[in-house]
Amino acid sequence: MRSSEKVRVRFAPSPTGLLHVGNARTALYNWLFARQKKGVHVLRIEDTDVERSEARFEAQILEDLRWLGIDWDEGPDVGGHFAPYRQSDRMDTYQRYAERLLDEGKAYLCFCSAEDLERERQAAAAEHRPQVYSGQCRQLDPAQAKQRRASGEAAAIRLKIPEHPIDFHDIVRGNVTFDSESVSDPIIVRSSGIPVYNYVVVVDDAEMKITHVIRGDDHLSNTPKQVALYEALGFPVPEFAHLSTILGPDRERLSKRHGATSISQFRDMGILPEALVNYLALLGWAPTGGTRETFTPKELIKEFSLERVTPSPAIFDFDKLYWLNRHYIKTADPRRIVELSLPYFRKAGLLPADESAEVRSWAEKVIALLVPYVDQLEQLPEKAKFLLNYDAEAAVKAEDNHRFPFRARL
RNA sequence: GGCGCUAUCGUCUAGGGGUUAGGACGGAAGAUUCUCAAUCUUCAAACCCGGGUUCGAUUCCCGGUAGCGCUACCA
Repeated sequence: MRSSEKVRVRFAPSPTGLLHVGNARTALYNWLFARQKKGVHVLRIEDTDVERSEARFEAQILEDLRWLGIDWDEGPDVGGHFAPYRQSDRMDTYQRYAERLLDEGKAYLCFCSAEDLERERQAAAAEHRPQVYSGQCRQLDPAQAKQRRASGEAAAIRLKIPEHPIDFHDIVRGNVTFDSESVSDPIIVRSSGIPVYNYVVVVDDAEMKITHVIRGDDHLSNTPKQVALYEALGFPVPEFAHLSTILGPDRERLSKRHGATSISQFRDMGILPEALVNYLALLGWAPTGGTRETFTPKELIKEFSLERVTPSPAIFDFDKLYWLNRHYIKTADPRRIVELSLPYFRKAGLLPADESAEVRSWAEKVIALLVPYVDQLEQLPEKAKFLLNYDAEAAVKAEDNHRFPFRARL
């Protein structure tokens, strides 16, 4: 239906922490799709959570994306036609649309207190009904409601969810339908005047003319609310593609306790970006035939397709990532590997303070020798110790090591 | 509790109404005139359960079960 339009996708991280591999995969799929379709990749910062958002996280996320080789055509640092690209800078836009919805009768003021709502929820739970808002304040006369708000009464703004079922198309999962009874009238602007995520994301995606919303499947259940919002706002509904969750070995959402989860951690371990990109691409997507394992970014751009993305959740397999990393370490330009490895040697105190040309060339030889035996660059110094601390006399004296003294201690 | 999503070797997956159900990681065994985590070869390893449709279901449909997600004036 909108196939003639130029593809516009966005990656929208919230700067509340480091870039997680799951989000990195979402960014990668967005980027691959945009580049393949010769579309536009937008980076937008979702910093409506004022408490937890930090500028240093935003900077780190940008750096990590660049390290992975993912770039963007519009974003907070490069600007673009739809600037600004930070939600905290777009508040007046959200306000404007909310008032319009109110004036058009598509949204209403809600004066219910937190206690009222809690009571409703408990009653619903007791009767095994969906826990949705009763819609009490829908009945209020809009003019009177506005007056109450003007006189200082705290009011949130809620969207009216239509009475009919809401369905939408998802490229990964097909058609998804929700009964309107199970979808609550969502609050779009808090009584404090600060808009809610599910609302601003729609305003931004619509204003920025996003054609394909590619994101984690934790947003799937929120999508009917968003579809209703697009319709109320009079914007076309985009295509959706909800990516499955990345799990740890215990089938729980992948988190710190499973080991490394952030992109910078993998970089610090000595994982090559091309290995991580290759691994992440294969986690939830497979090429036709499904037998090929290694892809350069260029090849991924050519081969990737959202239609072939698997809907089922995937467990993150560190071993396979390490295997791919070893593959790329071995095939990379040796000079680059040396460059990337030297810091680990310095950190381990294995290099003299004055790195003479001689020391360097020796280090290069050591690294070249050991590279096939590690799957993270970080492991190199440990492997090198037996060589660098080699004691020729002791080796000669050792009876069991008389033939191949150093290899025996590998 | 309600709603939604998901279900092929241990893991990532290919495949698809009739197949020896393919590949990869990991595992095991062997080779590489010693060790060996590199390399090569070989092997083991899977269609969640129950109905239905069909001449025939792992594949299509329904139900169950399990896992995950959403159910906030979080994102």
